[in-house]
Amino acid sequence: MPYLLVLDDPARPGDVVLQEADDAGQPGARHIVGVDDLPAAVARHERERPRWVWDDTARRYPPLLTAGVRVERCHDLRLCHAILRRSTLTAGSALAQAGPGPWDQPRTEQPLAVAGSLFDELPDPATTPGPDPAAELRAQLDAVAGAAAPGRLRLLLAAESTGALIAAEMQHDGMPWSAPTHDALLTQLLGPRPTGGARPARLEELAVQVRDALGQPHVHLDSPPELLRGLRAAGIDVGSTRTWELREHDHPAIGPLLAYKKLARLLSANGWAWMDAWVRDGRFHPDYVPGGVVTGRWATSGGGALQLPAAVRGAVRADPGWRLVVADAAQLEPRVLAAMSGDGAMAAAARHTDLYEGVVDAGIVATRKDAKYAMLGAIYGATTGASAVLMPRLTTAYPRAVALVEQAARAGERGEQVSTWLGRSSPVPGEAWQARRRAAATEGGGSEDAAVARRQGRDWGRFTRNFVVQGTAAEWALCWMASLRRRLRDIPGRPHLVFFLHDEVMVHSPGAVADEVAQAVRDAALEAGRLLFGDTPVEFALQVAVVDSYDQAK
DNA sequence: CACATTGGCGCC
DNA sequence: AGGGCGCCAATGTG
Repeated sequence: MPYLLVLDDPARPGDVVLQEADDAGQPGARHIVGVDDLPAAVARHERERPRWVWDDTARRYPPLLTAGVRVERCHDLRLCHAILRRSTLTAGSALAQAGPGPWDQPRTEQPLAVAGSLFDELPDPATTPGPDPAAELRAQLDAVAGAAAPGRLRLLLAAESTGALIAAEMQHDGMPWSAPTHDALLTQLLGPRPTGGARPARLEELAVQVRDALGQPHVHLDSPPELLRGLRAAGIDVGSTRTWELREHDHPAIGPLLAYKKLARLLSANGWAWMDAWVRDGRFHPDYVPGGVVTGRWATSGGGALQLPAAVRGAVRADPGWRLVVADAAQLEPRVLAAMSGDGAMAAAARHTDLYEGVVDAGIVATRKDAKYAMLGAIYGATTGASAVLMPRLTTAYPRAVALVEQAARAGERGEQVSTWLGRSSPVPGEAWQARRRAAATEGGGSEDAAVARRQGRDWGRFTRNFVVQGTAAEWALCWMASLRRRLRDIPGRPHLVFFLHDEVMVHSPGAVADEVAQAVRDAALEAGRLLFGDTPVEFALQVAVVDSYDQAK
């Protein structure tokens, strides 16, 4: 019984059908379960280690977690559908060729409501034909079986689905967050928490200094247009109120203004209001959105977990007797590029714990900074500045790696799709993009429209160039995290993942097993490299720290 | 009034 | 520099 589908029972709303299915998705035994008995039934079947198949992990899994039930494996039909619909590897499948359907809808907003609550006005599932998960599973398995590289797609779908489980588990468990420490940090930087709508004391002081220096007692610093007029009226010749532009001017208002902007940002993004909204019972519960970015990276839809500023990381504190194991992959994207392209010279540089130092040691560029700029320029598609100047050296030293990203860029400029290592493909450019390109091609190259078309072509080329690397790095990271999750289950004391950020993970671990967790993190990185790239010579170096609070890492 | 867009900036 | 995001306040639009 490889698959166990979780279906709403059309005959009895509120009941759930657990439908067994074989490798090809062909149905077997059915078990009908009342919604209240579902967690116990899932726990019972979990002993047989099925792959749970359901429409949407974000909807099905949270109630199970609340009931204390966890599952090892799942197949998230909605996430996998999105991958298979777009992948060029499955373009010939029935699934890809059908018109848009219910499985193309975005994630549902809320976890599954309890029966008989708010949603009585929704269409009755007994009378409206809903999406059929069993049929969808078969269509997905067919599409994979008929694909050019089924093994890669299977790994991608498993990693994506495990990511969805992890996202739900991390949201459920939360990240250990000390509200008192956070409050102390804010108080130190901004002054005590004001009551009512007042501005914190430090911010008010700075605002007064800025207005005095500008000679404008009433200018409103939070309005960019008004501030811009104020700056220009004071003789500061800026075109915008951007920090980097302000820094180029020497005027008594600039210092306090930069300080004001920094603190105002902290207050609005991660101040007391944020703490009230997102931290409860000593845990930060962000809303992760697996697959929320076209490249396969995760997004968040609340709490801003993907942009926790350095200034508040001290508030992330392990519970007494616990530690935080914080690990990030060093220069992940260049390493991924080296592995994808099979570039032996770049793989040699990657044997250095710091890949950029490896590039310097090989005599390609003079300094670590140059190596970093050149490498990021290759991956992002730099066209100007120091990065573009360094590109020829990189092309000579690492021809296969550079050729891979250049090919991705050229394909994008032609409007073609590109794909990650495991087979996630980029979107097709929009109709307006195509139309501009066709128009420019027919009217010749000299017109203004043709220039616009060329520029949009290069823009899309930069996107596809980055897509193949960023997307493959996201796949490596998902495999890393999935492998780590499995290893954590074998370590006593329930160490658990509490944070994930593109190339970084955090585990909340009992102090006694923290070193064991750190080793599991390293072993998982090795396994991720093997899962994706087989016996590649590229090493995926990690920085691992066992700390009491997040600001102590790095 | 609600909603969408923009400027600016945080993260990788 | 250059790719990918989300969030806030202010501002623009229906």
